Amino acid sequence: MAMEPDFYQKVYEVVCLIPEGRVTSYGAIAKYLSVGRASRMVGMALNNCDHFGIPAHRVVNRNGMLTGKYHFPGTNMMQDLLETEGTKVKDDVVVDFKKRFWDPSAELL
DNA sequence: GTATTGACCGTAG
DNA sequence: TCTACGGCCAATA
Repeated sequence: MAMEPDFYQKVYEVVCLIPEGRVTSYGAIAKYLSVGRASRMVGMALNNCDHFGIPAHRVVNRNGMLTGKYHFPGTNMMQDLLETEGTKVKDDVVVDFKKRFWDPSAELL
């Protein structure tokens, strides 16, 4: 097959392991998956997360900005979900992203 | 099989 | 400090 289901599976697994009230970046996940700079693929994988029921709202870019919120069903659904879990979001950006940042390569390792 | 895009990241100016 | 450009890997056209 041309695609790598294993890569997707890992992304889903890591994202699913993200604790509530915590967020991570695509690059962190990509790095954890040893893909390095393939952070774009992480987003692509999460694009199919709907079928897997993966909490992709906990995944943001390095800037802590909810870049993928436009891909969610609602307009502010991602933000609402994050706030519900305790992650405060302001202007489409995670508040105290530096503190809320959850690095799988560090926490999970 | 080639070209362009993508929920990004890092470095340079 | 802010803006601009390139790179990386994979999927889609």
